[in-house]
Amino acid sequence: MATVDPDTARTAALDAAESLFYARGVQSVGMDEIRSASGIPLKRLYQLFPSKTDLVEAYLRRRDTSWLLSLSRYADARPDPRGRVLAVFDWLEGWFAEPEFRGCAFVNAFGELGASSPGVVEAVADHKAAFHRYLAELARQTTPARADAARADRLAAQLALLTEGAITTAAITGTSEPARQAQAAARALLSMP
Amino acid sequence: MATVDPDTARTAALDAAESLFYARGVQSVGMDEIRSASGIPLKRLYQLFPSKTDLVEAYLRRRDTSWLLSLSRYADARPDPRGRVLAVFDWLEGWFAEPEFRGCAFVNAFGELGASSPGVVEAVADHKAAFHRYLAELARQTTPARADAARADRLAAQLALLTEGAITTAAITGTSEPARQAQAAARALLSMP
DNA sequence: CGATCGCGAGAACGCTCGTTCTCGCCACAG
DNA sequence: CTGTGGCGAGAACGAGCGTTCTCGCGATCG
Repeated sequence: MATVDPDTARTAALDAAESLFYARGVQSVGMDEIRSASGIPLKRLYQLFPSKTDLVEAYLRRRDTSWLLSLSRYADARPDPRGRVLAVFDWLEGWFAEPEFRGCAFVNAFGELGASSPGVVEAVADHKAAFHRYLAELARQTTPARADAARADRLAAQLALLTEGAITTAAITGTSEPARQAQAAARALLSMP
Repeated sequence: MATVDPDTARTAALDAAESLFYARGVQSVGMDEIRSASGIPLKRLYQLFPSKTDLVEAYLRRRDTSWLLSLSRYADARPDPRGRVLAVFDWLEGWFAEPEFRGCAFVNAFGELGASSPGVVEAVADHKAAFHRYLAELARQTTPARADAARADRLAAQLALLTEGAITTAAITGTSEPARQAQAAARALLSMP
């Protein structure tokens, strides 16, 4: 019988992995540091995640769902469809202002590990696809004309580019201004037929 | 007297560093691999660049100027101001289609090395600032109203977000479609007053 | 009550990598 | 012709890291 139950240990390990990997990148954080930050012994870490790669992928998958959940909870609260789209950028602005903000965890992992680890590539692609689906759903509700899936998709793709660009630019410049600039652009795109 | 003159050696080293660092990331490429790819002995590499960090920064700085030069040569050839702005996205589309394309070298380096190396952070910030200045110059020429610097800057910031987002998205999805989507959005933004 | 199993703590192993050192060689100065 | 200084090739060193192994302890089961 373990000192703590497997679920608690798994959560503790992923918590430590998330803050360390996100803050400093994957390659510069050793398993030993995750052990000391989480309090989970190395042996147990390797029982839960057979290799560091598995831990990295689990970190990305968990972050995918929690990130999108946090965003959608915020945006879905707005009553009108247009407001829900614009709320995405309000949410971004708050995220950018957090002191731990360091850009998109998925883009960072992709740039760092690149084509060398297919599991990471897949997790990153899945995250971007899920985000795009969410934006398309929001876009579809804005005007009757965009109930047409293709039209909604076209807008969603443009909104996704603005979001992606805002995240990256905010990370590099260290300001949250890109969220407001992206929102202004989104407003312009929304007003187009 | 050296086997090859310092300039040639420096160029060979930077050529090797550029293709290897860009293709696989900074941390997974060792100095020994740069030696064998460039033919420059390790000792000479360390004379030219006292540490790997120096080589990384020199790689980013050289790529900054050549990237912007290539883009501006392409876009500046267009006769009308609006066409110059839209040409940026044509150029992106060609870049995305190259087999070696792997996203923005600066974003990748930033995500990988993060706050740990101030020189890299500075090089990345300088690159983004230079690109923004170039876009602002293009924007200023589009309409008389945007001769006003603040208005041109506002448009340039939005175009920069679209570009950044397109580069990242193209890298992850492996298609050059984001260039066309970004261009469509840019067209819409240009048509706004 | 004694044997056994699973656990935590951390040492150990094998590998990689940034950086430096050694050594033999060639070109040139005196 | 001989001494010297810089060069290339590559060994060497020291640190870090992913992963596994050892050991001692505490609980569990017959």
